[in-house]
Amino acid sequence: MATEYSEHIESKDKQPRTARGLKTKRKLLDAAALEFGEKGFHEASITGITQRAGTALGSFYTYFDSKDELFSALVKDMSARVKTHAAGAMTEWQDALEREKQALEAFMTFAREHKEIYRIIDEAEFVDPASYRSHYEETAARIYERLQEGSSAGDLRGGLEEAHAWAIMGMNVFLGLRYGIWSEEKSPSEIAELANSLLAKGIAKKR
Amino acid sequence: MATEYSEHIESKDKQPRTARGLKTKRKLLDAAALEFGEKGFHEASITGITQRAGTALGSFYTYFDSKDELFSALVKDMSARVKTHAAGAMTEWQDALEREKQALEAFMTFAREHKEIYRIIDEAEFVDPASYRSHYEETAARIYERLQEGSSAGDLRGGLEEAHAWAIMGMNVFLGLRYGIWSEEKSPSEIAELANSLLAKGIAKKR
DNA sequence: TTGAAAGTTGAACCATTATTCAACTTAGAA
DNA sequence: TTCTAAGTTGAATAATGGTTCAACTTTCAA
Repeated sequence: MATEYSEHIESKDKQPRTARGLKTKRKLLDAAALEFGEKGFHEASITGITQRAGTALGSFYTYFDSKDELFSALVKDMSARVKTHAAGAMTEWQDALEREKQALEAFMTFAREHKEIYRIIDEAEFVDPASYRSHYEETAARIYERLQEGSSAGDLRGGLEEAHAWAIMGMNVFLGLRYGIWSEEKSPSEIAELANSLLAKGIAKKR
Repeated sequence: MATEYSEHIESKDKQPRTARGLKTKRKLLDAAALEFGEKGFHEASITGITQRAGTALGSFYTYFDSKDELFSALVKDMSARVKTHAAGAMTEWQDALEREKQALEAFMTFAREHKEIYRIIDEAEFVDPASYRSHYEETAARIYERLQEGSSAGDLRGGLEEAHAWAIMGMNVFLGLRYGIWSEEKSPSEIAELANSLLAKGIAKKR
């Protein structure tokens, strides 16, 4: 779970100015992702984070203003990484349905490798509601765009709305939780395949 | 949002023994649902609950062992009520698809009337993980049963698995959040209709 | 009517933990 | 090498809020 943290995680005037400082901040960030992921926001403690990071308690405040600020930064970072990871995976697709399948498979793989995303993003509903909402609204918007492209390209039927995007997102999130986090009894590609056939042709019996 | 709290909410030896006691406990329970729904578990305070209920701080502990125990009871109660409400709504259906449509519509209506369910059940992921998991596992199991019945009856295609139930549940939960809690720009029946057509025939273009 | 059980009250207790800070150490430019 | 800025340290601070409890009031069965 090595990590690249992007710029939005930096707070105004707390940037490290030396190599040593940079290294310490990185350690704190990685430790925080683990601590929050394992215990959740409230159970997690700054002490726990600094212990994991192997630094003194006070060092935390050299780089972050507060526990909330750090959590918030982590949420935005997670959200961005999910997005990036999925985008990177949707290459080489024949049609819009194939693309959705790749998106789900990539998401599930990512979730398995970063089991902390669910706890962190889910808990944002309570700790940083604005980020929580943005995360899902933006994700739905991206799916909706793909649906529209799919309709134009003639792969998908017309009349698809924003709500269809939300339905697909919900499917993906719950499948990720059940078969990515809670158990790995089925592979991402199996689940993606199965969800994709539901998406393509539904579950009604042909008559 | 008047409420009937079921038995599992009672703790061992803290049952009220008089009419007055019963009334006080009821006030506390209703106040707690509001307080937790509005603020979430950690922001909610016993003081806040007793103030809403119009009782003294100490009275809380006449009926509950702890904040956690109360929350846990509330989660189980919410879960049971969602289940009951949905079950009550699935009458008069022609086929399995129609039944799923009614289930979603009922769920969305219920969510609008009890906007606290999302906050309470979602936060159970952190406060009472076992109940959180049970809630979704049991819900999925009920959906899966209906799918199997639908297959047997010839309404639905074969080969439907537990994962299909999870996909449907995810759809429902996210549609409920977006169009039940966050905004009411579309009616439950519109959303249910739209989701149902996705479920029935998918979104691929016929060729 | 009466007394014991049930219920009410809110101040006090206490544990937890985020945050501060002043003394100390290290890095690295000059 | 030297000196200042950057970084480190962890004990002390402070605020919060869950929980306890002993005094008080109400209920209701006998």
